[in-house]
Amino acid sequence: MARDKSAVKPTEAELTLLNVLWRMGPATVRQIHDIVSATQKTGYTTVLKILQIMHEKSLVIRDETNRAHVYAAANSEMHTQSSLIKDLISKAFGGSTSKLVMRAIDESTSAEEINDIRQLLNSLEK
Amino acid sequence: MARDKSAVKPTEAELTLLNVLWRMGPATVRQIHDIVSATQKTGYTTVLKILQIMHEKSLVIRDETNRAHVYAAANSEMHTQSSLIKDLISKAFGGSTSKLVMRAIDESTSAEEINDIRQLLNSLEK
DNA sequence: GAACTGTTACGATTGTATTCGTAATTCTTA
DNA sequence: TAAGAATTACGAATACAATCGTAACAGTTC
Repeated sequence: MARDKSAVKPTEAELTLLNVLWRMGPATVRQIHDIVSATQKTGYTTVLKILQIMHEKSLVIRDETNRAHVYAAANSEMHTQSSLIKDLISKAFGGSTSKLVMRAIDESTSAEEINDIRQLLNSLEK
Repeated sequence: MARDKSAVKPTEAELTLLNVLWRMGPATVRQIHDIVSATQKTGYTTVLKILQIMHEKSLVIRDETNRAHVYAAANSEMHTQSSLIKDLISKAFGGSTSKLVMRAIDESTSAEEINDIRQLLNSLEK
């Protein structure tokens, strides 16, 4: 049975490229490589290959109209984040969201972030 | 450079075994296999091998006093959860804990869990 | 249109994760 | 102590992730 689209979990390298696409919007391999290689040393064809694999997995879509194909994330950042976090909750937190949240918040969490979370809870009250 | 102990991220199969160890406490391969194989079909030597690899990685410690070695998690569940969640926050949430929490809480989160989280925030107030 | 540039396609290599069969070892017991 | 049972050790096979070199192709320019 083919794996369901929502069950496709991006690998680490794939997530790096998705982050670039979410930030920049649709982009060519060269544009993506320029961004990524500023941080990590990685070859152009490596980025290309990973994008091709992601295309096979339907993690990205691509526009082949022009010679330099234009890639874009197939799913929104929000959707992917939800999927990753649900996966972690089920595999490491016994399915408990509150346990995850409790573990996520620690001494290094800024007051500002805690305030953001509090406001989220308040908005859920209704 | 050898990888720092805290940087060792358990794989999926390893996390499955760690969950058993955290729940049962120190256990032999047979005991662990009995639990795991109740849920997923997996061979005895597969469990053994993974435990041996985890031992090399220092994810578990083992007592070789008796013939049947007794394995135990090297790190607490809490420590490992923190490490996994920090990893996810940095790789998929741009380092923002509040973004992760916001994404973690959704319509499927029970009122009880939301209450737990609220109490945690209140206790942080001090 | 020939040379040049930039791009995609392809395949090979390396490393890690996972699985499990078989051999070697240790303990028990008849 | 010999046979059997249970365990560990070892190594092989498979799969996937990641990397990159080279070939093939497309478009540009002289």
